Amino acid sequence: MSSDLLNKAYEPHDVEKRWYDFWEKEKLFEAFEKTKPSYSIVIPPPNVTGVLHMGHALNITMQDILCRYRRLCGDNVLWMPGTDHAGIATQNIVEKMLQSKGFSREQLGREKFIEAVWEWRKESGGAIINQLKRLGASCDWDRERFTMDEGLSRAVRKVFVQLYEEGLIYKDNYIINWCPRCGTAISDLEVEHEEIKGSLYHILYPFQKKSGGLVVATTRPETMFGDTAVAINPDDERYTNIPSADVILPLTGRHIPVIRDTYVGISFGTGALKITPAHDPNDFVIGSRHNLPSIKVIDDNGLMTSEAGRFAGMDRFECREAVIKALVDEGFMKKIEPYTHAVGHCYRCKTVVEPNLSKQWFVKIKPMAEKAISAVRLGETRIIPDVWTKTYFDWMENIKDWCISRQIWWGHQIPAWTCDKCSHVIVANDTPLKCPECDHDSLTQETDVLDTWFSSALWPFSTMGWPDETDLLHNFYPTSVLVTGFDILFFWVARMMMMGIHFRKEVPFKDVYVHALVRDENGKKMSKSKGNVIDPLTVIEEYGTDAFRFTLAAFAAQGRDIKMSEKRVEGYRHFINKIWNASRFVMMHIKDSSFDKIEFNLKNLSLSLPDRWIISRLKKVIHDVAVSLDEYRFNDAAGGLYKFVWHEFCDWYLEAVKPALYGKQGEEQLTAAMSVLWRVLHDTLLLLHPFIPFVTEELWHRLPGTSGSIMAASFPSKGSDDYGIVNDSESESKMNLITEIITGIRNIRGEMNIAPSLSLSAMVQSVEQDIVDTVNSYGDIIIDLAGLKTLSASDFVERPSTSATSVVKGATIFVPLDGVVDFKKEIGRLEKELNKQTKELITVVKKLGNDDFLTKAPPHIVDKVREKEQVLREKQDKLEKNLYRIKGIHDDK
RNA sequence: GGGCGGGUAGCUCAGUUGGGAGAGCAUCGGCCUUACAAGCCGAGGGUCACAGGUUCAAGCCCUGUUCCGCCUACCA
Repeated sequence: MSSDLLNKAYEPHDVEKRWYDFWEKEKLFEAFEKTKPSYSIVIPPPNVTGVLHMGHALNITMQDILCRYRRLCGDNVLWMPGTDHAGIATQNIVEKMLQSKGFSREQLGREKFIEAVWEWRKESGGAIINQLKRLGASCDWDRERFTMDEGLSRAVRKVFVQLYEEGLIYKDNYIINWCPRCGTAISDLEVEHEEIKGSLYHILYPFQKKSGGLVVATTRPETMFGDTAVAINPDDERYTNIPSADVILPLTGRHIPVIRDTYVGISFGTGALKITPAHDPNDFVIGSRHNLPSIKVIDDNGLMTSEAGRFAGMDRFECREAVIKALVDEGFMKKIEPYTHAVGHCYRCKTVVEPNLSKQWFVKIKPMAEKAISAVRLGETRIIPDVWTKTYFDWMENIKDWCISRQIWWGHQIPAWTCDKCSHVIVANDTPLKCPECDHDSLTQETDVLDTWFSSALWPFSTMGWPDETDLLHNFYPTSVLVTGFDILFFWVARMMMMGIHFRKEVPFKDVYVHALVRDENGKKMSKSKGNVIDPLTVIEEYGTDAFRFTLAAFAAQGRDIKMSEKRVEGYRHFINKIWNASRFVMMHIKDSSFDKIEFNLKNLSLSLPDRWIISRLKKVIHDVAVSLDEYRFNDAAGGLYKFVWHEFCDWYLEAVKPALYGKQGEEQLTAAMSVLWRVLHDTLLLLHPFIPFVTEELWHRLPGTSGSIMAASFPSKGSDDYGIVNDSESESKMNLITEIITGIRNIRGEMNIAPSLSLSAMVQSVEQDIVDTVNSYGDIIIDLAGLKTLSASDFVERPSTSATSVVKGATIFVPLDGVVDFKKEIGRLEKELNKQTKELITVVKKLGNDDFLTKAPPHIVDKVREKEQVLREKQDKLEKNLYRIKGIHDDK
């Protein structure tokens, strides 16, 4: 394509829009149903109500990196996108909308309300999908699914029916977590515990027949109207002689029995526990053990029921205050002590959850959990990083039945019907017409809907067409990896494991990669209330998607949270710009017109040292990136690329190759330089593409000799000797020598404040013939990059009377500085250097003086240390000599 | 209460079988050298939280202490 002169700085906005449209139009994200090898990922479906936040950005970026990488590797990639219907959240939004128009959902009626929700979904439910596209997400959008769409709803019904028939779903009266604001039951997982500084109230429950009584301790005095017993531990010696008669419930006069149960802690509080089976999970268990009645004193709106007598109708928290006052007034309150305890809150609306006795649907989860545990134990699914495996086991092993019914309207209505005549319950895929028991034709469907997580638990196979046996399913299930944050490990991952194994007889994913949370720059969780949220779209606007993505990848070290700040993104925008300019430079020298000079097989060229060095480094970075991505080490891959592009390719190779490119070394070297430049840039763009798709696509199209999208190209081969790309340790060590010498001379320049414009001379002295030869052969590079006018190298150098010195391994560099040298500064320089060397030398000598080290350490380590000692001694010797010499001259003057 | 992770340069963090303490940013000094000032060259800076132990050798392994963060939990 065109290699018109590029702009001096990279401008992301047009580029991003243009290429994303191009990719979609060319259907480059599409997965094919019957080709192999296949690689698949299902997206963690964002809530349809959601707006893009940092968590999504990280999650999507990682998946996109993997998918783009796999496509380049030649895999048939399916990245399945979609959204989640988010029952409670969506219903809340639409209800609020209706409220602003002045009516409630009850006024509208269920059917009309559902229509309104679908309407909302059509209008504004897809916002997040477009935001994912801004990130560059290469999902197969034609396959986008929604947990409430027809196919997935069919899957939900089938699963419900089958589990019911297998006895794994049941309906029962049980104490559940009730959110009075949302008006629905929620599962244990949806309750967030928060430490609250409250009080522990000691209340006297008088004996019925004699003076005194039992003092109970409670944090929730308002529940006392539901008390149906007081429990004490049978082993509690304080209570061995209490009367066997009842105690009197204060404020009501009701009599309740005293029971004995080992559950009660002797040392806690007063050792006497009030039992409220309808409003406390533990009390519920104790209550059923002792056949106690349950009395509901708080209704579904959080208001006191008529059982609370004169407190009926009060809000539960107002009631608490009123009850406290009454108990104090009437002398029953014996003590109030400050007490900090954990209180459950609804994870959606933060309302204090009310444990409430209620008839609900549950999944009997233990049998499924056991299989999900063993699948991980057997390695059928790997959890990465491994630390999460333990968390997974802990939770799975202590799992309790899952309350799946929700008293809301938006969601999958439970496919259960009750006969109006005989009360027979029918659970079926299709709406039954009459009762199979009594033939009655009036049936009422269960009004509850299912927990949203119930449908997302089926996501890996329901999105692929199940219950139909589709090609898609056969080709892409189980998926290759699930990429997700640990916050939904239990909500979602664990449940997908159970459902996948149960209904597909196969785990839903081979790997689970659990990534970190994105926090603000102070390590705090981003939240609207704290006001520390960074909006990804704002970041993208300002710095470009590529810079943002690269930042996320570079900071995504396993097992550690990411602290995000715009400052960091800015740093990586510079990197994107660096790539842009390096490419600009390459394309200044390789134009469409000169492209026929490029030789693809580098073996056919006469390569210079920097040529051989950079392709050896390229080989290494290709290997490293591939290995890192295979192991989900995104930060290593990004870091390795950063270092290679900036500090090897740009800092050294591009500078070293300039003379050849300017034709100063003849036609042969020009061809070699062009060919190597082209190869390195070509391969580097491919390596970078998964991380920064937009800029690489743009540059790819501008690079002569490419055709089509970079997405359709091939990842540089990891095999040996491709295009003559080989590991070349000899060139690497020679190049290291050259760069060390250059750095040495630059150091003299910098520390002595010698203007860059002043050309210097340098002499390299070494007794090693290799070194002398290398310096003589590649002196041009040193001359160029160190700003020299002359350079010589030999085994013996007549030391110039006034010169600065630099010592590298095996050689000494003299830079004559007649009239320029500042003796004091030079002495300071040398002393500083000598100091550093001596410190190192001391530790090494100490080691070698230790017999235990010599006899017990492995020989290759000992050799290494011996070699090091030699190098250090030699350097030290040279430095000392030069210091001595320059001090002499200085003293003469 | 139980569990997990972390404490390494001023800041943010790498450090993969124990064997020379690193990067980016920030700081300081010098440069508009024709790819890039969103740049180039150079420099300074760390008792690897603390105390023990294992080892020839510990940032890394073991024990304890301490601080921070998170998850989890049916002692009201």
